[in-house]
Amino acid sequence: MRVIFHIDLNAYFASAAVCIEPELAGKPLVITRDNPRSIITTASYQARALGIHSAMPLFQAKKICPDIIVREPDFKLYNELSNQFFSIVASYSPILAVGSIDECYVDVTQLFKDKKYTDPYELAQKIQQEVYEKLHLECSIGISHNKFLAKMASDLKKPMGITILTKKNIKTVMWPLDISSFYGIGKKSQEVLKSNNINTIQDLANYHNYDLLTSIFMNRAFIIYRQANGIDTQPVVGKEKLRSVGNSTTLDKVSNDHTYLEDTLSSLASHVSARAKKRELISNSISITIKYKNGKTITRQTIISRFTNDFEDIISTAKMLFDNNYNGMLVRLLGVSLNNTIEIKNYNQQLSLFDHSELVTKKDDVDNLIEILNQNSNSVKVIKASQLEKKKKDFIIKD
DNA sequence: TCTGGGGTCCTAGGACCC
DNA sequence: TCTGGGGTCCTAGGACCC
Repeated sequence: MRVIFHIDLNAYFASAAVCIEPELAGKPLVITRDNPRSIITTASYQARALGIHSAMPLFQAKKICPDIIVREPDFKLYNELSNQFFSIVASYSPILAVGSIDECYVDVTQLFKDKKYTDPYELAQKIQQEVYEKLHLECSIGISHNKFLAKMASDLKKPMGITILTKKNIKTVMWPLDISSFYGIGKKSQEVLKSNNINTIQDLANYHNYDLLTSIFMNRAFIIYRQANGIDTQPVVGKEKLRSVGNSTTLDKVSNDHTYLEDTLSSLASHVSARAKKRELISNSISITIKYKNGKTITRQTIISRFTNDFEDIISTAKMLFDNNYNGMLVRLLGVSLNNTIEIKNYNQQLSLFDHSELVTKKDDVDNLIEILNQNSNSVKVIKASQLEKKKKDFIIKD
């Protein structure tokens, strides 16, 4: 049997703010941009005690607590701290999967096989203490024999909780929970489940109408049914690199002013370009999002002829998409995104599949690299030898 | 004051190829 | 006259999570 921990940093953004401003400790604090339409990203536990929670509009929180402290998000800090957090956890076991910026799974089975530890609870306490001492961050740990139960467990006791879910205790600990606390079941699915009298996880676990579950969850129906019964075989594996890099913004004021909207697109494109460059990601798929005043949202995507993270490429494509699709109505939000991104260094690996030395001539390497790979827009695939010859030829003729 | 901004994954349907 | 069936790629939209 495996031993898997799910570790979750508590009120992470708020706690990180306290790390750099210790005088905020113990005070009601929320993280968000301080403007009228903001909604709260994270609330400190003192703020939560007043009834303030994430996703609550800031103005409501200010109604409850007029002198609530507001700090803007600082993703540079969050990334630094969370990398340190992951390093600490990984020093116990390398089988670690990052779940998001503030949570990870770690498979610690081997530590018990090797008799380095005998009690999972003690190990969890040790990790918790180390994270707290080194980073001044509190975390909750869920312990179980699979990822799903570990994740459900870490949610049960916060902050600084440790919760064990076993085959035996899920019936008394997890099954009574409302279906809304089931990881992976959101608002829409809940509505349908509840209208069919499935209100708790137990109801779901004991439900036998597979047709209904399939109509709600489609492919996931069997997985979710098994998870409700405590069964989950997913291995703890690291995630691939980022698949998309995007930025969006809610406009200060709804607008249909073409110049203003295009300026906003420019600023978004420049952010996206900078972030993609920093992470050394490129893509040939670019999309825009337009959310109109009436709430209607459209996304429009296109594939361009070169892999890029260059500002000019992104903005010209975004503007083209915008011009071709904008209906002239008032706009609330705009977004620009690079999709299906790949790492530049993987492009290099791809290149090594064939000898490209003859192709790299005058232009600098990166340009050539990108140019050559553009001949094969789906870089993940292994190119067949015959196609390769053809692509090579195409390129040489072009050059 | 009246719901942000970063993502992932999945599905349906159309175009296209052989 | 009439139009299979398998497969891939692409787009748009939506559910969900933090």
